[in-house]
Amino acid sequence: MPELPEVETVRAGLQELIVGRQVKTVEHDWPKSFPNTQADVNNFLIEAKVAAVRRRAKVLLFELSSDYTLVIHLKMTGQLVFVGQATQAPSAGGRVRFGAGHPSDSLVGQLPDKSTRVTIEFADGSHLYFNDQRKFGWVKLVATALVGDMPFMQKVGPEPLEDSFTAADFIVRARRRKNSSIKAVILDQTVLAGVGNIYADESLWGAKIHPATLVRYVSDEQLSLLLQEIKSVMTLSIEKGGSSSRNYIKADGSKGTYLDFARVFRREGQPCLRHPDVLIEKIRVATRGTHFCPLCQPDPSE
DNA sequence: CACTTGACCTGTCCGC
DNA sequence: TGCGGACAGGTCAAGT
Repeated sequence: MPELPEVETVRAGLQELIVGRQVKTVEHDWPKSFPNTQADVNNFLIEAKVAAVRRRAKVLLFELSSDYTLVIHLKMTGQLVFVGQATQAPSAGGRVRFGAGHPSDSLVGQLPDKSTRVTIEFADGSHLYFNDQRKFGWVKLVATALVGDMPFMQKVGPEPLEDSFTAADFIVRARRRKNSSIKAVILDQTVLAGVGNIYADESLWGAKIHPATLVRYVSDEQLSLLLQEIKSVMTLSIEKGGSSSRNYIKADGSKGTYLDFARVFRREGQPCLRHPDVLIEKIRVATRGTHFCPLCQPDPSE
């Protein structure tokens, strides 16, 4: 899915677009994408207003005036796209259609489409579409007071961009995994929140660590550097609006540009940015496609 | 426990 | 052109 920077980009966009809007109707066609009963929808979603749009790890939280929260996980191919009028109507008047004139206009213009799982219509006539080609993602209506009791929320690790999450904390948490590759460790959401396949590869290149290195052979100094890389790569990606390569798009339907700045991800066969005469390779680590430079990230087993 | 594998789904790409 | 298999940004359940 979208990883932390993509989810944060969607959160920031929706914060501007849907806070204060009142839900009028909800349609959903795939029960696993929205498992609540119609009674729950009628009692706690219809006519509720969006009070805030928050994020924890890769999960979005729409806090509602009903004291319920829409908890949303985009997984691999989920999108949330708003189509409608901006909250602050332009003084010049006229309808603002997000995505209009943008390269993604054709996509936004066709919604809903066959990947649309949930459609929320607001009282002002605007719409929020939850699209999900692979149907792994979900939207759940949960009492706000009980969101923290959800199993994922109970076990997920610290937010990497919080200053309170220190290298010392990271080292302790990472070393709970004795016999895993460093890539598997940083993909483990209970160690820290938000790292997925793109930013795992990007940060390991930044820290010059081979992804298959067992964590017990990674020094404290290297782990400390790796956390710095995770933070800097994610911060840069949020500035760029995330990584759009297949399905991910921002809340207004436009694309993020981080992949234009990626150092290794999907760059196999292209030169390493540190060693123009060495080509990035792609292997499989922790069951995931993995990109690295064989010179600056040497395999410790060789 | 810690770790690995399969499952959940659809679509696309690549080789025969 | 068709078909089969591998693969795609994530997580959970079940297995060893």
